[in-house]
Amino acid sequence: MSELTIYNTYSRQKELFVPLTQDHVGMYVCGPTVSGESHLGHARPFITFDVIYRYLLHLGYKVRYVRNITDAGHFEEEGREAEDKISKKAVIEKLEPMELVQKYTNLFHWAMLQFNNLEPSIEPTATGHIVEQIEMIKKIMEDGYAYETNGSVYFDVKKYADKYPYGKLSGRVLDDLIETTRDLENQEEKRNKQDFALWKSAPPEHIMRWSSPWGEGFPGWHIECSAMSTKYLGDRFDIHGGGMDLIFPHHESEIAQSTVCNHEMPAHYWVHNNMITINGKKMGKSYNNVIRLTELFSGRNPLLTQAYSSMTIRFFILQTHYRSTLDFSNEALQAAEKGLHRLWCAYLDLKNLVYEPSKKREEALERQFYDSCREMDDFMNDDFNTAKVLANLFTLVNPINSFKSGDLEKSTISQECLDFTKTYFRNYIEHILGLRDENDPQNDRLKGVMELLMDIRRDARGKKDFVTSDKIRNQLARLGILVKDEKDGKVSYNFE
RNA sequence: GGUUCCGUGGCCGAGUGGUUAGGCAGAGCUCUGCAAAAGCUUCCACAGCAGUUCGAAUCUGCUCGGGACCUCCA
Repeated sequence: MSELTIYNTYSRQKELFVPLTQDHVGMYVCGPTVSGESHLGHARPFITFDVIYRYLLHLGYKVRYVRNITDAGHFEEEGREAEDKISKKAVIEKLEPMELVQKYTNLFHWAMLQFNNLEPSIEPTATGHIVEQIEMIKKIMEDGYAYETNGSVYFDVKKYADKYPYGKLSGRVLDDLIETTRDLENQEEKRNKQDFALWKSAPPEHIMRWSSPWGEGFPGWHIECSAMSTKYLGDRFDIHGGGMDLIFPHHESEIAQSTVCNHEMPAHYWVHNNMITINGKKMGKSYNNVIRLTELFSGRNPLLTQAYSSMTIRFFILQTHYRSTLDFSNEALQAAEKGLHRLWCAYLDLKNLVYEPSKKREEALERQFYDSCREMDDFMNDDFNTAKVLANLFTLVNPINSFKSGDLEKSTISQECLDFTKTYFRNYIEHILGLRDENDPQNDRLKGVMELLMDIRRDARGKKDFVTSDKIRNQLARLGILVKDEKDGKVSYNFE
């Protein structure tokens, strides 16, 4: 069997995955900024890294998965004042900053549950680690790579670049950066344009503020991730993940901070997911084309022709390799919805297939089952190619359906092969890809009622009482429940 | 402007030298009380041009088009 290889943004190639500590993996993923509602674009990294987390667990690793909550608010440069994003909105909505943070944190957790994402091992908050961030800044200053101006502290990029390969992750050349860096306010506080803030002095109107050796202020753009990853995963850990748009400046800065502080490159493998686009453009606030997750689930957004379930979105995202852009459209989502439904029905049917012994055996078919299953391991090992995994699952949907309908005799594959396939489907569909049944009636009473209705329809059809049987089917259809007459005379149903 | 990635059939998307990706949609057939579902068969492709090669969607060059980052951003 193949071994796991991961594309490392730092080296720009796929590398064999070798954990720093045998059998253990440390993974840090940049989490949400809880100053607003998550949108479809935000869903991608968390689903991508959930699958990576699940796969590492499947391989038997003990994984510590750290995903932060950014609740301190990275400031934006708007107009003349640098403002704390969270505080600014808090004023508009007349809420306490922490009330806002709590609200959106809860909403984020709710969305993660909808997507069936496993909880990270540790979910640290930026505001809970101000002390660690200040300590880190002090260390960087002691080493001479940061300086204070007017109560703010800046990282000296130029000095760092003299000794370390600044820009390697993002493929940037320092001299180019100086030329292309946009003119920002307060530049005069910096020695060089490309320097970035470790600590910012808080103006009087700033609500979120903490005491520091440099006066009252708040942490800079990138220091929280360096401080928290160091604290929970150590100076050096295996995987650092996030969206591609974080490569520069966020991750580049993180590398610089951690390298000075810990004398080590923080992460071994830098993994970045690509963007979700809409009409070819990245989904983002500045483009005014965001679809919030709550809107996606409810269908209430002008861009949507219908609501989409969380599993449809998860499936949609996994049908594409994580490093490719994924273009949103209603057509594509609807295709995903139907595809997932077909896959899930076949999966349920597979679970219920019972081996029937006979002499007949089709070697080629049996080999197809074994090969298609085993190939999925190779696909996942090849930089988590979930698109190919799904393709293979689908190639087995046809024969599974044929077994069920009787077009193919079940005995054409062996008991062993059938069990093998069942195990692989369960592992991949539920444990690794993290899909789950959305149609299962939540309570037993409803289940009982549905079975009764199905019984009545079956009996009515048996008596050729089509008035009754049609009534059941038509009425249920209006409620969004699809009734199917199976080949074997049974009647089944699906919640749409 | 700098850096970088991409351009695959009606739509979404795998795929890096020779082999069916896959999903959705379309067409025909089978099954069915009628449906639905399912199965079988089938149509549609590699932006353009030139080159390398026995052979290219896959490598090289050019042209055209688009995206991302350079600023908070998943």
